[in-house]
Amino acid sequence: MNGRSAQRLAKLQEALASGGTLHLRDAAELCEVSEMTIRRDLTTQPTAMSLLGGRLVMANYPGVTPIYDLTEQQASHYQAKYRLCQRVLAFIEEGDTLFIDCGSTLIPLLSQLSHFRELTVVTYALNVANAVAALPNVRLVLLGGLFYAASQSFGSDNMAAGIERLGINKALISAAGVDLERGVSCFHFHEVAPKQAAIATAMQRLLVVDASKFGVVRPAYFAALDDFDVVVTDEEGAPQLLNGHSSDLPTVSVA
Amino acid sequence: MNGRSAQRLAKLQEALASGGTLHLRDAAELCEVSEMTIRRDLTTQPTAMSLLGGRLVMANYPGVTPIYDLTEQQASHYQAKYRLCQRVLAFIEEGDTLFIDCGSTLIPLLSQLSHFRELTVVTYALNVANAVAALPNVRLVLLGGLFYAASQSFGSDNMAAGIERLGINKALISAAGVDLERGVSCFHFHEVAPKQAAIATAMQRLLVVDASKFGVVRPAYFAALDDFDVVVTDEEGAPQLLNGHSSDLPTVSVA
DNA sequence: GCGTTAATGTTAAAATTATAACATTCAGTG
DNA sequence: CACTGAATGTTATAATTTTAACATTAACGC
Repeated sequence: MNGRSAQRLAKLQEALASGGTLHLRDAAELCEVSEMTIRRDLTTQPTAMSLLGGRLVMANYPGVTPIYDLTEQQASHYQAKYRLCQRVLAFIEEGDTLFIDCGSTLIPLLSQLSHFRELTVVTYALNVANAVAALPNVRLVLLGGLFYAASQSFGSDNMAAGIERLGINKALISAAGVDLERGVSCFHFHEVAPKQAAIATAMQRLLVVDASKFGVVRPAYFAALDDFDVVVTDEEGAPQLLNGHSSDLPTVSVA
Repeated sequence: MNGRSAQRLAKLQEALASGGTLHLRDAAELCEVSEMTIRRDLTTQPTAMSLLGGRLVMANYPGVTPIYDLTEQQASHYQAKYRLCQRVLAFIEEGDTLFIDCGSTLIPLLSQLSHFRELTVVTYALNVANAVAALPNVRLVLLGGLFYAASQSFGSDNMAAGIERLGINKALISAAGVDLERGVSCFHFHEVAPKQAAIATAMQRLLVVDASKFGVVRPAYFAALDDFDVVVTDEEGAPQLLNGHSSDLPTVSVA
């Protein structure tokens, strides 16, 4: 649309390139236009910046990204998620090599890992990698490939091979659907290969799901329930639902 | 002073550990107290979080630093970085598959990539991946492996193989040292393999360095100067310094 | 030049966030 | 149990940010 508008945004972006925030009033002064014009630039043009409480910030910085905002729904579920992860924590031991699946379920676990002396985390998810990269005591192995924004994770045709080369101790797998007959499923097909490879390689397999996933079937099937050693979940009803039907079924651990 | 106050802050900090922002209202709900109490917690207790426009953010994240001074020095410093990347931008064409090196040099370039219709970025750096992941028009391929915090990048013994499988159009390589006789070098040895693989595979090789790197030698040698097709730099003196000595030397492009 | 349109500025109102003051609850003590 | 003081909640008010509407200026074609 407007070249000058883009020029202003470029100038501001340059000012924010190395981090920091710029108050709208300073931004306006810097560009020698009114605050309103800067506001309009931001809404009109596509830009990596966003306005947060009257301050310009680079939206692509992990600490700022509005996309990662915990919405009200997420916040209300947070308690449950947190407790779920506390339960998972009980299974983790010093020195473990953990496979950590994509999704948001296992994110609250990651900051808890700082309490260990030494761990290794293997993942194919960008959000997991970012959280783990900040922990000095945890070695991070990221399995790369083509990025899928929907799940914030990577996919590659030799991912299974990459996983099998690693000595994975415990696989923490999340899922979008768990059904006694139809098995365990997720949304995205590119997640199937890494999940299956981790299940095949790991010494112990933990399925971590909140109870809302029970009885749900999603497009991408990746395992039977009895492929897991333990199911970690958050509701009392779950054990009755899953245990006692067959001796093959995994132990259910309730948060 | 108050144990409960500290507990609440710890809980909130955990929620923010994986990045993102939390609205005051959600924070209050999460802790089951009023918004006012959270506000008071933040002012009473020392904490790494701060309130930015009604949203809780981790204050130690680089993108959030509350105060920013518009001094001439900083402005000119950004200007140099930005101009360097602007110059690089001139070499990029619609549909390119770019290899983007680790380090901070090429970061300002990434947000500019949103102006293209379609691109592919190949990288082995976490900070590059994060910036590119936010761009809907750019396909991202991350080469994974073991994470090295010092360079925010990954290393793996089959990285070279992974790069050679890709059809890389242009390699944008950064360096910590450039010397006519001793060649081009960087700090970390794990960067050598991906850099060399990209140089070997790419159709066009661009070395992107600011002039402060000239005449400097760093521990990890990875290429001769004439392995590059173009050197993009930011100072007038560079062409005289580098060109005209040999017909093998690359074209120098000054921002 | 004139008319038209886009860009920018100005102002007022609405919505949100921050601050302050005062009320209430709660734990502990004599 | 009443008293105390800290912690928290509630409400009102102030400050700030956001939005919307309209005025002004600049740019461009005819």
